[in-house]
Amino acid sequence: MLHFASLESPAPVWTLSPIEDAAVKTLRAHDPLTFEGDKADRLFEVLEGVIRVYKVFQDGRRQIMSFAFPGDIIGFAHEDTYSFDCDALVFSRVRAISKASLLRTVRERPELGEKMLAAASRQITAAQNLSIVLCRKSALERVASFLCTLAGRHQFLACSGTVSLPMTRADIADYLGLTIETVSRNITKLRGLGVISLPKTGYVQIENIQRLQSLADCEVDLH
Amino acid sequence: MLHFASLESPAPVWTLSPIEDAAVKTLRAHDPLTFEGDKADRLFEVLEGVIRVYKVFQDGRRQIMSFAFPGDIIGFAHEDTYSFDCDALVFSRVRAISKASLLRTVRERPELGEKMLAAASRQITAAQNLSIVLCRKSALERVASFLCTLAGRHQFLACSGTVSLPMTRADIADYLGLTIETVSRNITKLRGLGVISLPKTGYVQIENIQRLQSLADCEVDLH
DNA sequence: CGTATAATTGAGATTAGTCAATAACTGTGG
DNA sequence: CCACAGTTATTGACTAATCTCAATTATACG
Repeated sequence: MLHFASLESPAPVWTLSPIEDAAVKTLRAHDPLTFEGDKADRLFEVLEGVIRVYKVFQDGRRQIMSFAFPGDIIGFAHEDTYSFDCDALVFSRVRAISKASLLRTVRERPELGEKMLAAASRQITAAQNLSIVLCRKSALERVASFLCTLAGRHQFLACSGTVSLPMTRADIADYLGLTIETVSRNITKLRGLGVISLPKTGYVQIENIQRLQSLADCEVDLH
Repeated sequence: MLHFASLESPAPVWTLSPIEDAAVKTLRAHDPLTFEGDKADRLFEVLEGVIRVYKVFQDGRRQIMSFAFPGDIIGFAHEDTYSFDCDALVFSRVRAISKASLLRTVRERPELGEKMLAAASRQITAAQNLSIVLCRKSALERVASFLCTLAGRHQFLACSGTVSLPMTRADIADYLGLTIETVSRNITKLRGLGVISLPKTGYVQIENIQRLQSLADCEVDLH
């Protein structure tokens, strides 16, 4: 089964909870979390919902770097200022934790540093996997991989086989490096193959997960 | 100017040198450094040369994740076993450092942990940038970006404007998500535009770096 | 010097993108 | 509850880019 960017981690291996000044922030759908250029003094741990992390270029093109789900950490990839925008796709809760306080805590508890490094490792692997997907896969394989990965995050299985799809076709396209039309055509193709169905908007019913995986995998079997 | 995967870091911000059991390993061209599936108990800091980090799929397709140059660290993205193969393109020296000993040292010197985290951050950014390049750029833009980044690593400037190109067209193709033919055609195109010339095999002469950058950039201006 | 490998170039096929029209869904107000 | 407007999704026809297959040339190495 193929894993996607920050959809990767099945569960948080570390939590920022013991850190005293961690503040939980509540976001409604479409609320921004950070703006590009903001001072990047905090990391965010997603507790609930889905956060969209993206970059908009001068010509209007947009690249979605990741959809961050509960357990994912946002902000590792930033030094002084955020180089990406983040907003919520649905109602979400994130725990904000200042880097300064995190580093203080790491000095006292070195094992937390190891865990952070492990989390960073997983993000590097995830980002590299995304590169592989973008580099080596056809449009159909990319869409199948995306749906496969969503299905793998079982917290998004509303009920057996039904997967919540809180992002628009434009979001999926900008994540997979395709156009809206190509995403739509390939979803239609998967529907025609009987692999998925669309019971209602915002949801996908996985009819044949083995078939979907074989369409997605194309021999890619990362970790 | 655009940055590429592990070509990213201009200089090592941290060094593993103070760690006692760090061993320097010498590799001739084409010598393997690690095999996929090996126990991933070590990181490698490239001291000299170029290391090719790649993954081969069952159907023979290959994705080069990075060309690691002096100052780059290999092995962050691995947990238990290496998920990629590494070998040397030219004569190279790498410092191998066991993760266990690194973690011991981090416990005594927390600031080293911060530096490692910063290095990991840069790698995440680098991997994400590669995704953007693969996702959003045309073949000509990718080739121009690649040459631009090579030129930016000044340790590879043999003399003014001449850049060593130790990798084959197949390597470049497998890094940029293109075919050998497309890479070759676009190198020819850049030559036709007077932007580069090929004085001898294994080297590129940058004739017009501004022009090369403007062909590469296409509004992407990451950090 | 000859052979094997690497690089270039050409012609045609394939894939995804573009532009355009239509359909479906969302939310608002009557 | 329905009609409307605005957004999102689907579908079609055509275009453009890259890939594939093939031939040729250049380079490296024994």
